Amino acid sequence: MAQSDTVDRILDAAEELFAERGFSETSLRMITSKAKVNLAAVNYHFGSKNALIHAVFARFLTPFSSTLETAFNNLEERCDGQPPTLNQTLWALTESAVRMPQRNEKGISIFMRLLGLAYTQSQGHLRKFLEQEYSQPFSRFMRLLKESTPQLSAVDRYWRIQFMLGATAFTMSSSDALRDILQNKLGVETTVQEIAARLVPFLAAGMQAEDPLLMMPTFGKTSVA
Amino acid sequence: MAQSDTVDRILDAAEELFAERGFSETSLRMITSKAKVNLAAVNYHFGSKNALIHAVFARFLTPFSSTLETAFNNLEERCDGQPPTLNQTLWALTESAVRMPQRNEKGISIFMRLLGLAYTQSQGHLRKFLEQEYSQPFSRFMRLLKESTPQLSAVDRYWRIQFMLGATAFTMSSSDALRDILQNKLGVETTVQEIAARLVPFLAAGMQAEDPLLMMPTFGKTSVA
DNA sequence: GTCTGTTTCAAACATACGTTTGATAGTTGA
DNA sequence: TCAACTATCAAACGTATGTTTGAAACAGAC
Repeated sequence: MAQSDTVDRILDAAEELFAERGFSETSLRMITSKAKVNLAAVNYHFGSKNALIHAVFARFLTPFSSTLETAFNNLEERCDGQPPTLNQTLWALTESAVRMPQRNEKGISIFMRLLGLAYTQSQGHLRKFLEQEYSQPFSRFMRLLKESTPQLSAVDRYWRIQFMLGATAFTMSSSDALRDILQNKLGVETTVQEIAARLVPFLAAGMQAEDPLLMMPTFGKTSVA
Repeated sequence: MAQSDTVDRILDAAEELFAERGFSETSLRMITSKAKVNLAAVNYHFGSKNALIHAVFARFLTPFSSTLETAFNNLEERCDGQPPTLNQTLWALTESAVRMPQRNEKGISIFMRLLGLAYTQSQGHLRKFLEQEYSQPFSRFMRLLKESTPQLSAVDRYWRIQFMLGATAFTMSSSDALRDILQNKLGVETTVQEIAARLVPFLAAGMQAEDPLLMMPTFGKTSVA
């Protein structure tokens, strides 16, 4: 056949293995044997392992960033010139992620875990790739966040955004494990949608906390300006 | 000399390289050449690379967990039978981390980044090692958190603790990079102490947010019980 | 000084990795 | 039917990894 499914089989296998083991810890031989294709197929179709990593991200990040764009458009339209509230901004992002068409039932957790890995694993080439390919929706989200939290100083906002990213990336990146633990400990089933529903108010409350430096106890030497 | 400093030189180099590159991405040859010792020294003194990773963690986790123990003792003494507040519990942990005696100026960020990596990189042996060596202070912190947030259901508390861990581990694991960015963008200097001072109120506010499931918009199909 | 145990060192080992090769099969368009 | 192109495959390549070896250097005790 003209357009073989080898490419997709490789992407599926790579996506899953990367998500559960990380990039350096996943070899091309694991990927190709899981995908039931020849070892050389990766280099033939993608060129290199790094290019395969990029392709895995591009496959879900490209549709996601356009979904996100329309979500942000809708939000700004609904707000009619007014800045959106923090909750609205966060929900726009969350719903876009949760609503993404998924290839299988594990789709959303893999998606999240890969995003978390992208931040965490210090793969220079990946960060560069993501920055130059997807900087636009990212900046737009940042701008919306800024409008949603006019009471924060730039420095406060900066750090709190990092805290939000951390809570999100970490939780989602290990959501499978965390769900299993909860299932065993308390016998509770949890969906990714539910995790998101718990995460957003947590983040919103954190973003809107009182002035951070007021409630700090004095350290040995207080180095706060 | 009877007790050579080779062991410490290896630990110093390994700690720094692990922190900035991750475990799989750091080879024994990088470590030994940075430490200026022979390649075989690692296997001679530690037995294996994994054992070296464990030793790196043990070197700062063991004193830290005893610092933590006294901090928790003090806290419970001060509270005199009453459960501590959430802010007190979080500060007890934070101050212990910040006050740890450090080998050098980079000590605290390396410490934090390694903790973040321990969570993030799915090194099975590491997780097992940490669980069986340091489960006690961890459980104690969890118990204090539980007493500090009696208003939360077990499930809510579970997820919010994960969110806290994520925000902390992620921020700390990339604190150097984040500080640099802030320095370049806004010309602001930041200490680790200051990051902690911003993080704690963020976490406390998130933990004490309103009932999460109330403010969720309806998804396509609402899967929340 | 010699013996004993410990530590260092250069070299090699076996294995795993990403990548390349060259032959073979399959498909397409004239 | 034949040529041109594309895709697959087994095999090999070069390199890097963690680990082991056996000899050399060093230490302290007698």
